[in-house]
Amino acid sequence: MEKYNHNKIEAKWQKKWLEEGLYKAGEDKKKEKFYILDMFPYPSGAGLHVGHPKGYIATDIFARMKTMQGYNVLHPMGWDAFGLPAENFAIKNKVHPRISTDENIATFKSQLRKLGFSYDWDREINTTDPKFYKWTQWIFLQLFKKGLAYESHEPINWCPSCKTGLANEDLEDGKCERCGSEIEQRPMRQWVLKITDYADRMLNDLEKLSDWDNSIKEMQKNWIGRSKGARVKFKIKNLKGGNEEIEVFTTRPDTLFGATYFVVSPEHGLIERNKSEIKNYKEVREYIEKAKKKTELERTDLAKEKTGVKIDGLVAINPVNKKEIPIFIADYVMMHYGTGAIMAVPAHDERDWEFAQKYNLPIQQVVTPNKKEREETIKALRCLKNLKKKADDKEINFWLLGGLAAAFYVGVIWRKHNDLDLIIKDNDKYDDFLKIIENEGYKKIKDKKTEDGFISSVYKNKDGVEIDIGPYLGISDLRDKDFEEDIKELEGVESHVLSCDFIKKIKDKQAKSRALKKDFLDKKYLDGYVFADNGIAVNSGFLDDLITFEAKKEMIKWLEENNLGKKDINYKLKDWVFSRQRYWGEPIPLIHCDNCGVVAVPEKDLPVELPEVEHYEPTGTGESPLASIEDWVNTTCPNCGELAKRETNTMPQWAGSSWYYLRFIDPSNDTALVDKQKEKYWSPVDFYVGGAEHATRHLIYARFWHKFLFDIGVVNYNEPFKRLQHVGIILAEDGRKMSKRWGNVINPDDIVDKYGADSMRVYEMFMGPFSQSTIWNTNGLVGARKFLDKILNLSLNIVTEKKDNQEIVSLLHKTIKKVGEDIEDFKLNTAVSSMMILVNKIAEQKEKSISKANFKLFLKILSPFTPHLAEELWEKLGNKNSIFKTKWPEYNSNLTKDKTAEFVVQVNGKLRDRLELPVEIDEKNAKEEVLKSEKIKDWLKNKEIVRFIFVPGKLINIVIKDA
RNA sequence: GCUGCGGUGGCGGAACUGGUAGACGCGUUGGACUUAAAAUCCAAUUCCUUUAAACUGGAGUGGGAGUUCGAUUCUCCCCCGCAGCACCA
Repeated sequence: MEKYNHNKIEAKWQKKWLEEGLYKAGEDKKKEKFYILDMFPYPSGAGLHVGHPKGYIATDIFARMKTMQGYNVLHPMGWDAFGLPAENFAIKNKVHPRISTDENIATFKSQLRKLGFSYDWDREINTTDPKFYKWTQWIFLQLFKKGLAYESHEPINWCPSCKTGLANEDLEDGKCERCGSEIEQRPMRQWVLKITDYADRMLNDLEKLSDWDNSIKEMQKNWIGRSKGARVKFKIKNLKGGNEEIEVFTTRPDTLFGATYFVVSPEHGLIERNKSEIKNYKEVREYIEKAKKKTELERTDLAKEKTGVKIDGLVAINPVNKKEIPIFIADYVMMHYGTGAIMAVPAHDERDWEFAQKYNLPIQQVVTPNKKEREETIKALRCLKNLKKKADDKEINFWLLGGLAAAFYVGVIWRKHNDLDLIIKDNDKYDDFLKIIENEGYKKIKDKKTEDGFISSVYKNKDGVEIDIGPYLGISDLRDKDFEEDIKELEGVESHVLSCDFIKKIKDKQAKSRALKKDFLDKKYLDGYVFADNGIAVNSGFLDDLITFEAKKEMIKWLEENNLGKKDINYKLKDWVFSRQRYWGEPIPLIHCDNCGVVAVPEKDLPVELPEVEHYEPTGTGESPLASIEDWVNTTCPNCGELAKRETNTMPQWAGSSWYYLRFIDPSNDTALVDKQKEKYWSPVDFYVGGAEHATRHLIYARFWHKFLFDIGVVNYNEPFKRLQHVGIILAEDGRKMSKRWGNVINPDDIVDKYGADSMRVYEMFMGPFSQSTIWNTNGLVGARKFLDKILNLSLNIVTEKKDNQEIVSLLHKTIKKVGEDIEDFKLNTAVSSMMILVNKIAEQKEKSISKANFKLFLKILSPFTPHLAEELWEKLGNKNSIFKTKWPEYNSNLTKDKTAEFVVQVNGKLRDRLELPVEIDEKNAKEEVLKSEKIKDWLKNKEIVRFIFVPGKLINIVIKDA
């Protein structure tokens, strides 16, 4: 028997593919394109471990299948090579980062080559290549010209160990993501990109990205963190009667009447401006100093007791009732969210409440969940009858809007294909309504989740007509930020007052619902404790008796009319701090001129190349090492020609990766970032695969830049990545992340050497669901190898002229179908398993062989997984051309259908027998057959058959009872 | 705390729109081959009951309820794990 010499086979084909240029992407416009992309790696000095290629293997399989299916596939690879590790290595070893980076790239590339990937290496890019970063700088200049890059001196995150400023996205738990040092806040000159201008669009467009992993979309949503609310101006009065105005942001303008004190964060400018008027300035100053020393982590520790100092000598005026309220300085208010100042409403905010308890401040309740008020406002609630046609299905909706004071309960009932002539006048008739439905012959068949996530019940009558009944908006919905839109939908519909108590209904239905327990049944909320949810306004002048949602609207209206505030949206997302005080990054292409201010480097002078330096060490002064290179820094102003200085800050590592995918389309273009026609053909990326750790960094930044490039007409589509799939990491055998630190790294080179690249490819795909993290197990890898051995053995038994067993042929075609579908869905583990089943079945046969024609079909579906082995066996069968130039097989749908099937026979739902029957058998014949079964006869002795359930092609269930 | 995802044999995991739970792989046990071991091949492998063996029966997808002829799948409550965010006003 010939031995499977993977080393020989793999080297042979890798060489051949390269020589033949098999994987060059063409510009054949007649073919449909497919752009499949991996997140390009940072070529670290450690090289790859076995976890890294997982995603690359998967995209390679996908790309190979797409190519065979006739697509023009773009599947490139490159290097995200700017960054701190190379620079730190340079500092330590006095080697230019260029050199170590190039070495690392060479290592990475050879490691990837060994795995047999189908990358088009002619399109390789490297973010540190001046020809590449020329265009990174170019994009920055466009941002600058559009006013989206601005200079700021605000305090920012500063890493004392890396000696550079950092963006919010570069922090992890308040620490530097790279080195783990505690972050300080440090005011310094910096360049900032106005990403917040795009926040709304980035948030809204997430909904269009239907082929993105949900988890990543959620993370981005949270990161952008939009909250709707209002800005409110508070007058600040000092002892001398002097005035100034400070704005606060609040999501609860309806609680303004309950604002009993005012808080500014320690960094707020108010203190210094009124220094002389503050009687206890010394005490205040001490507090500020203390707060400064605290790390971000200490300050945001939730378990910590709140502290603060009252500012003696200043008071704020609550604009709505003109009351004077005390001002505090407290570090539970953060300078970086909202305006750095808040109105404190202790009755309805847990933090304010805690603080008020400690410092004995007045607590004024202005929202109530109480039953009494609730009943009063019930008057305001409407019961709506809405006949709304849904275009698609002729559905008719009945809206029931009733409610609790603090919650609406809306029932939506619709009926398909038939007009339902019921008018619900009052919603205490809800039970009656259900009775009507039941009297009409409807029976509840199941509960289901609506698109909005609520539960509705499906009722069905004898004719198969289905109606859905259920809460459309549940209790929690008043808290929903988008409630407004839902209400709008209901407006303009005939309504009338109702007089029901829905609590009982809901108690019955959702007795244990957490929302109810917390908001309405829990006594503590009824006794004036913190009630942070929505309810009814009380003690609030013109807002009294309004529900929160309406009260907010009214208050905003009032604020705007009196010029005391306005509707506002606040984002958690902050502008992108874009400058780094380090060497190994793209120089920011700006010039500082005494006469003209900040001037852009003319585009014809790009790229501004990184100069050679002797010392890479960061200076720590807020200037990068570039600042000391005089003949580089000193230049002339392109505007006035006078002497001027270059900007010495460099860009963050995320700059190049924010647009690199566009460059693959046209990697060597000197005159444009990307050729318009080519961009139009290839863009957007159809499928993007990479780690979830990039959800709130790279993927946010890239979407921002892409939208900007769309706005200035460089790209034709407003989202960069159509489908996104995240790859689950591979953990070491000890369950930890693979890392030098733990000494548990497995090098793919060793695995490839010992078991072969194909084995590794199959194993990594077989391990488990692609997006899930799994633990590496070398034994499992042996299993994959055995599978390949079996295939090789099988190939030795090929019979040219042979009529294969019908069963095998049918299974083969089922497998072709499944493998194709699974690859498309990225269910690569089950694709592998289905091929294993096929191979096992063939080997189980007496003759252990298969015809040449059918084996060829199998090789084709196998080939994306094990390109080397497949190509070798393909050649052995006498084929001259590469298997990857052949067409992906089509399955014969007649062959995937079985003629007979094993029917499961149940009695009262319990499995009692199995019968081989024709698939197409009808209920009557099936019943006859089943009743012949001895086993079943036994079970039916002395019983009466109540029901006979028949599922075509699958199952028979006999429901019996005692006769 | 909030948001999202998940919980199935000894392990990784499979199961279409509710219809045979445990596919496939690993591990383990027994057997074949061998002087022996490795490799390979064959068989068994959820648990309990029963048995010489088998048949048979019962339980079983984190726990508890519910809907259904039938639930890993749908609904509600609870528990646990993972990930992200977090004094977000």
